[in-house]
Amino acid sequence: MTKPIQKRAFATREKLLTAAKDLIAKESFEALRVEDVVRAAGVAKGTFFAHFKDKDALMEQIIGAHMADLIAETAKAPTPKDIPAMVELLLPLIHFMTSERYVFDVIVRHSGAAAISDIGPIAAQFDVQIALFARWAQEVPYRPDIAPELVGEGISAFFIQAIALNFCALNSRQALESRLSSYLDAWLCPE
Amino acid sequence: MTKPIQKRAFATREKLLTAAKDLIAKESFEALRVEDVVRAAGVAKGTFFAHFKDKDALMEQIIGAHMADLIAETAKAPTPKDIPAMVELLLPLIHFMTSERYVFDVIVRHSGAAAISDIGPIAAQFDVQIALFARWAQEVPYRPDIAPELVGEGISAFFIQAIALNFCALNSRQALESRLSSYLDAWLCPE
DNA sequence: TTATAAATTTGACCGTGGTCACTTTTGTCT
DNA sequence: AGACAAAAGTGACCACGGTCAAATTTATAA
Repeated sequence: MTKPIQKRAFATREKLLTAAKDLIAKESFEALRVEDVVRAAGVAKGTFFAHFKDKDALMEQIIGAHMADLIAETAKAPTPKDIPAMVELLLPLIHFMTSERYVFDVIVRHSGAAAISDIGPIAAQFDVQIALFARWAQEVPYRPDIAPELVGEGISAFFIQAIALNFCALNSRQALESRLSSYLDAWLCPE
Repeated sequence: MTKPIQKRAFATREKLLTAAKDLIAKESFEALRVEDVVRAAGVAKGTFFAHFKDKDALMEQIIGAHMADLIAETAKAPTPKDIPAMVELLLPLIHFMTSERYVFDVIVRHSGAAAISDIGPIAAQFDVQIALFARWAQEVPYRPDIAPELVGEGISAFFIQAIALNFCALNSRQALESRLSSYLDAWLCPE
């Protein structure tokens, strides 16, 4: 091992990420083109794929980082004492995940890790999210009959399902929130 | 309105569908190429896109039809009297949905309808599936405290989540079934 | 300093999904 | 039968993600 990594490579990666984020801010995730990213970053196309396995990998990084910010912010708040408060706390995350159909698709596609040793940024955030939900469930406590981890996974499943159904028919944001509330009520407060 | 539709068009569509199904049977969903389909069907490329909005629309037709078969078969069986029986009944569907990562992605992407007036074949099958689950829930009955429709939606959400998590880490089929059992047990038999 | 090998970058090239102006076929009306 | 208009089909063309052998840069060792 003579030269394991060069700072030049790190700088190039940063240029690519910054260029991509700028373009996304100006347009959208869906509209992002690899050719535009490399032009803005001032590198050749091949360089992009030396740093990211494919376009999806870049998206995973950027979207995962955004989710991390939102979840960290959510985790700062005190534990919600009822379901409406919980739904309200989740609104920023819901807003981002529903901002573009494309974004939701990327998130769902990467919601599970490809391998134990290689948990991607989005899958990692799902773990964090589930742990947070589990903590909430433990403090209130909802569902003392089952493990907190399981409660968290259930919240996550209903969270995804509510958003997925929202992208379908002509459901407004309000419908999403009320649907999620129904799910959580049935999941967390049976009987 | 002089000539609203021609049987020639219907025949062409059938040729395309048959060619696609043959190629999928020989290779896989993922490996299907539009160019191969049109070559096998003996039509021009443009014809394909006159019949299907895009490649995804063809996949939706074929996968949706397959799901319809499986669900119809599942619906014939008597209502499962406990959760292990329910999981066992779902095995054919699970098997298909996990046969290829690509197939699962297409299904999830189309699990909700784009608009009320245009419910696609996959979204339609989700409706059927949820109704079936609701019927099961009503007959046993699980969760008398909430609407059968809601019980069905919950089963569906956990069904998807169990499969999604299965594609991740190094989980075997057994892990999927036991995970699904845990979910359903917690959802259907609280306390 | 110079030789050397690994790390990094390059850009011409390819595969494949999708478009569209044009041609051919079909069915109806007189 | 012939004229006509809409439906169906065609294939050259484009957009864009991704590849790879070759060129360039970097860091270490002699």
